[in-house]
Amino acid sequence: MNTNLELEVTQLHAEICAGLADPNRILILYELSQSPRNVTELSTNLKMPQPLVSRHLKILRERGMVFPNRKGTVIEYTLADDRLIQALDLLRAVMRDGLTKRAELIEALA
Amino acid sequence: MNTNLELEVTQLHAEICAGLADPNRILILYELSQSPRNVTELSTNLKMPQPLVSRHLKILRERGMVFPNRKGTVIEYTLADDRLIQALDLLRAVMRDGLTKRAELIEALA
DNA sequence: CAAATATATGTGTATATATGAATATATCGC
DNA sequence: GCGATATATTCATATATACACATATATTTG
Repeated sequence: MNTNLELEVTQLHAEICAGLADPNRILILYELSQSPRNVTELSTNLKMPQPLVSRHLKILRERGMVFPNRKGTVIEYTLADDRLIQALDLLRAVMRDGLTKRAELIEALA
Repeated sequence: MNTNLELEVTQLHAEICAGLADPNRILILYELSQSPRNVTELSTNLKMPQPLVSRHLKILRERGMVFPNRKGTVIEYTLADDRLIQALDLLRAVMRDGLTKRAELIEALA
């Protein structure tokens, strides 16, 4: 059962990663890391059509990465876990260093 | 130009995340985090068809997440950056806590 | 209840992704 | 150069993803 369970876990692991694998969702997550926001605020601040924001929020919700909270007229979304931002920051640093290294290689060839 | 450059960066950011967003690639990355491995070793250890391993390695290569090194007959792949594993571990912890919380909620309802 | 506002969903479509099976390419030792 | 082994690619296909546009649902206030 080890193998089968592990595969299941790895599948879930991949689904969380897939939650990060879209530019618009990354923008949403960073925006929420500042403070909770409702859908309209996200749509306005990120200049994204509201239905698109809703759909991405649904994806993040389903993966437990954000959660909704009704505040009167409005639904406020909150980042579920700061470690999501930590992970994004790590990956951004990996990307930056990779690009730097590549640039240095090109430099060295000149 | 700010906006445009930032979008480009976010796009690259998302592509690295997408590199993690597949169970087989997650397995490959964890395997490489133990030590460098050649394609056949990966294929054997992870019980994945060799062409499938090659294809996933290509994806990881293109994103600068692993790099190849010929060692005689064999091509040894190395994890490009340990922070990829750190990020994966963070995300796995997020997942685990999310599942735990959900389980407790279900428990509370019983 | 009706109107107004906030949020979510349906549809169509274009594009990307993952995979098996077969095959191609490359490198080493002779 | 040839045979053997290691790695990569092509093809066909099934499935998932992202998006615009239109529309539906829900909640609050009057």
